[in-house]
Amino acid sequence: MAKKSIDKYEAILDAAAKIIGEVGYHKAQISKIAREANVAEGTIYLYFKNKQDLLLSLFQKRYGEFISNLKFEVANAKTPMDKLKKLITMHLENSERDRNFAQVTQIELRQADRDLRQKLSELLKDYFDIIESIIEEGKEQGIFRKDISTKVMRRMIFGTLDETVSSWLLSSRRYSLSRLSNDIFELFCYGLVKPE
Amino acid sequence: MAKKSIDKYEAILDAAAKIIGEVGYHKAQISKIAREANVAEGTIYLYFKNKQDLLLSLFQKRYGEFISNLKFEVANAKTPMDKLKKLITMHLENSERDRNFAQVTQIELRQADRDLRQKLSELLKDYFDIIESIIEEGKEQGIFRKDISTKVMRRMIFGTLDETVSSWLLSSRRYSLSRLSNDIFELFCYGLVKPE
Amino acid sequence: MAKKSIDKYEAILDAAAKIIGEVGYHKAQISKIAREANVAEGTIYLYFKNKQDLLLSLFQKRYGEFISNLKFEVANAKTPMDKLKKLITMHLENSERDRNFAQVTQIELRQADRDLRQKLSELLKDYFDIIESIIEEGKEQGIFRKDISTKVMRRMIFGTLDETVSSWLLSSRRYSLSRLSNDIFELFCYGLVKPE
Amino acid sequence: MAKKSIDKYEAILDAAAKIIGEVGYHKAQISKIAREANVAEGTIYLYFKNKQDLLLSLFQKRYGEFISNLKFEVANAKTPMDKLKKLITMHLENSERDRNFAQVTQIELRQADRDLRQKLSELLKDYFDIIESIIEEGKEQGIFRKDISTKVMRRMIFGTLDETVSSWLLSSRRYSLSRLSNDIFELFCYGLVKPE
DNA sequence: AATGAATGAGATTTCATTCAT
DNA sequence: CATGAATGAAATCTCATTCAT
Repeated sequence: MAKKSIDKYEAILDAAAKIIGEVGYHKAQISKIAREANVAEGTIYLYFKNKQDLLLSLFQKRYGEFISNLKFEVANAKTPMDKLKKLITMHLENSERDRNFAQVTQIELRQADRDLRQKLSELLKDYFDIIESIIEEGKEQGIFRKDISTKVMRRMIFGTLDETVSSWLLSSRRYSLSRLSNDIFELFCYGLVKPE
Repeated sequence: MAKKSIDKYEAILDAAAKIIGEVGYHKAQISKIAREANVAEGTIYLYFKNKQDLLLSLFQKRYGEFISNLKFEVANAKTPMDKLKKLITMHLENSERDRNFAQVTQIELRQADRDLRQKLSELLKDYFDIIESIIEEGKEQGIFRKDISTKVMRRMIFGTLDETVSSWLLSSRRYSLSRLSNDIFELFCYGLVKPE
Repeated sequence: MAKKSIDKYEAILDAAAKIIGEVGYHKAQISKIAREANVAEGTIYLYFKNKQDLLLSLFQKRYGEFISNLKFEVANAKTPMDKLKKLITMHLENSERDRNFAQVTQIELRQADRDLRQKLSELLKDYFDIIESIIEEGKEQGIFRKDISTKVMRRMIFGTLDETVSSWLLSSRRYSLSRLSNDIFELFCYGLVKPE
Repeated sequence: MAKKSIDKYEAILDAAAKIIGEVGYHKAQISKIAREANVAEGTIYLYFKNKQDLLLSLFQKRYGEFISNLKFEVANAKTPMDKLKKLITMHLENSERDRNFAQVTQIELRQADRDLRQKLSELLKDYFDIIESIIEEGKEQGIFRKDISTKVMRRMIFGTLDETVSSWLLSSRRYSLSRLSNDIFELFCYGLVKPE
């Protein structure tokens, strides 16, 4: 086999997600990741520049896939309301399906050093863009209120989803995450106050 | 804590908040905190069991003060709406006033190891209780909708505030945080959808 | 003891000289030097910035002492011929007395990376200056020939002494080094050719 | 060596000389040498036992050629003085012509481990023999003085040439090396002292 | 013969924590 | 109570060498 095996690349990424999910980024030793991936330590450095690059690649790949699925589904939804609904559902379902991904995304990413966090937040920007474009579309169509800035709204949406997933992770996932979609959607659209 | 110089205890906590706020928990060396506090490294271990205990104490103290202020103000507010408004304002104002506090609370806490994070989330529980009791009161008084669980609502409120402060910190605090209170309050109460 | 012990500093330097003398710079592990000095590995980093700094300090100290002795003795010698004689003698005697020093100076220093070697050759410059000033003085007094450049002469003197010590070290020091002073002096002064 | 492609063998040696000349023995990675030689890393181990063997072979080949040329020229020169002159000239000219050779010979060889250096100095022995036989011949013919041992004389000759080349290399070769031959010859024959 | 992906021992350096003074 | 020098475990990354293809 002349080319570096794509299997090994995947194996290392999977192993990293697992170990980081279990013990956190800082405690995730390269040696453990290597063992988990059935690979020698040095091999990891054939595929990734260093530990940080491994984390970055992990996030990039997993988040990248999610974002592109999300884009597709959102584009296919008709109304801004449908799009928002879809986004909430996908965020929660994806987190529920891949626990390691959620763990890394929600919690461990924040362990990174200042500069890594900077790079990571650039990746998040794609997600933010999708959320904001839904909001803008809603505003244009006269469905969403225009008196509140799009950024504030986006932070509510992302912050709520993020916190919801974090809680679920810390609770050891004793309840169904995706079943919350409807309520959260309702809350986003109409707020806490009971309509008369 | 009762014996020993209370000044030193305070000095160390202040130094820790400063250093951690600057470089993050993992990069905050005990030696730097000691130098900042004008204390020998060993002295820190007379007041705190270890580095983790120092962070925990820091959080406990700062968050404790905040929580007790919050309780007081919330108790004094008349309606659930007023209480919610007060909570939002205080959360944002407090974060804006004490940058180190916000930094530690929002971002650095997540760097902690699994068990530390567990302990910290227990401290957060007090905050959650306040939020939830406001919601319950609102529900009882027929102001807030009852068809959505209190926990889901609480996660929206906390998650949104958390994300809002995080964004502000990462943006290098180039805008006024507390000025967002009204919009966030509006959003919480009435949601995204434009009333006709 | 409040101040870092000067004893430890010395002990580490001695240990480094010994270990480097035995196995060479690259194979001289910090851990071995630490064991030899009866010190923990970390302690070495309290006294020296890194391994390279340790070597540099070692050379600086030992060579510095030698140079200052040499300067003193050379200043006290009357004629350029006496000065040259003294220099030869001291070079050989010093190497003979402190085998580790010689080993490090003659052989191991050259192992250094490009930049370290640069720094080291700056230190050697002091030695070169002494040699060249003796030559210049001899030329001025009409004792040494003026038709050959001082640098060429200096290189002969240093190169010969250096090679002589290197040979002696590689021969496992089976003969007396300092006893060669006279012959070398003769050779420097009058050359290979038999006077008629 | 007889079998296998002699081209590859040469290519590897050339590449090794180039890389070692550039970055030194310790920093010369096998992977870089392989790339420079347009060969796979593993291939190097078909031709050489290990890295050390590669260096040894390199030296052997280059020095061997030089030595055999030297022998030829020295045999053709008439007097011991002519022979000495020739040797000086060839040493300097060869170093000047092949910078990599000089670099490896003068400086990088010293980076080798103890046992490698031992082997290398055995190779040098051939060179030493030539020098010493010139000296002996001179002594027999009554041209060179007999009161100084041949070894001491040889060390002066080799040491001076060695140091001269080293200086030139470290000076980034800003002057002509071979033009120094005459002065050095003069110095060897008649010494520093001005004849009256 | 040739390849180059894979290996894994090994070395430096950091830093929370201890303990003799 | 206070100090800060000393400790040493731990973790990343490198690179000569091997070996399956």
